[in-house]
Amino acid sequence: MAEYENGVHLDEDENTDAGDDDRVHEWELGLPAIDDLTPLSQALISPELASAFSISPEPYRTVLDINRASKSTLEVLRGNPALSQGFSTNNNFKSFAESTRDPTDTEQEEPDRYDSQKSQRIESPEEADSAVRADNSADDPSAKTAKRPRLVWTPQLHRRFVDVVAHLGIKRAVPKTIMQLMNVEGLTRENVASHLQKYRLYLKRVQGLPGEDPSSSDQLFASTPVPQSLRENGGAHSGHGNGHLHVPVPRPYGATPIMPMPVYGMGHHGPGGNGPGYHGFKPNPYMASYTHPHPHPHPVAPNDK
DNA sequence: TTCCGAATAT
DNA sequence: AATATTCGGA
Repeated sequence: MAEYENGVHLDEDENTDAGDDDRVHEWELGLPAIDDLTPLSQALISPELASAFSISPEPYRTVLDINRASKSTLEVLRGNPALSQGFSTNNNFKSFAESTRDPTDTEQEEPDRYDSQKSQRIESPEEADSAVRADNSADDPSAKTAKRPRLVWTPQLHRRFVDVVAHLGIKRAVPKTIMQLMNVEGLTRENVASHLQKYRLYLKRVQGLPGEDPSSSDQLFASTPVPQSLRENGGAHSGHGNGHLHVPVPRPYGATPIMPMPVYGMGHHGPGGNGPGYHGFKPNPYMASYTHPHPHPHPVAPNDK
C-alpha cells in the first residue's frame, strides 16, 4: 500500500545546487503534518473488504522498515550520504525547524521543547517527534540520572502510540517495542509502559461494556478510535503462512463510521463552557472499521495468553 | 540480566 | 486523574 502520500512535487525550474537545504526545508514545510495523514497502521481498506474483493494482502512490513525507508529518503533528500543504520536512538524527522538552530549542535538527546506561546501550538511532525514535557528547567544534558519532567501525553503522542500498538497487535505490543517503533525522542520504556497499562485498562472497559456515557471515559482515549487490530487478536500480521483460511464476512459499507470528536487541546477543566472551540485536527479518513463493541466481529483465534 | 505487568506512589 | 516508580516474576 502506499505510504504517506503527498502529491507534492518539486519545481525544478530554479537552482538545484545552492540553496538545497532551504528548498528541502521549504518543501518539507509544505508537507501535511504527520497527524494529518492516515496512519500507517490504518489499512486503507478493511481486511474484510480486501479479502472480499480478492485484493492481494499487503506484504508484511514493520514500522521499523518504514522508518528506515523514510530516513534514507530524507537523508538522500538532503544529500547526506552517511546512511549507516542504527535507528532506535535516532530521530528521523527532527532538524526540520532546526535549521534555525545552532548547526554546530551535535547533541540530539534531551527532549526539551516547550512552547512559551501557550496559545499557539503548531501541528508539525516534530511536535509528535519529541516528547513534550511540562517543564524544561533541568538542563542536564545526560539523559540518564536526570529526572525527566513528567511526560505529557498529547493527542499527537497518543495517536502515535495507538498507531503503533495497532500495528503490533495486542500481543506484540509491549513497552519496549512500542517505544522503539514510536521513535519519539526522549520517550522512555517506562513512559510507554505506564501509558500502555492505562490504555489496556481503557480497552478493557470499552470493549467489555458497550454503550457507555462518553463523558465518563477519558477524553484522550475516547478521542482515538480503537483499531480493530486490537481486538484480542494476535495482530493481523506475518504470522499466518497463507491466509486463505479466513472467513471474511464482508460487511458492506454504510455501516457505522465512527468519527470521534476531538475535544482536547486545553488542560484540565470540566465540561463547562469552553471558550474557543479549539479543534486541532481535521477529520480523519478512517474507514468504518469499528462499529459497535461487538465481542467477536471476525475470525479471531482466541490467541491470548 | 532485561523486560513485563500489576500494584502502588506521587 | 495522569504519570511515575516499585517490585515480583517470567
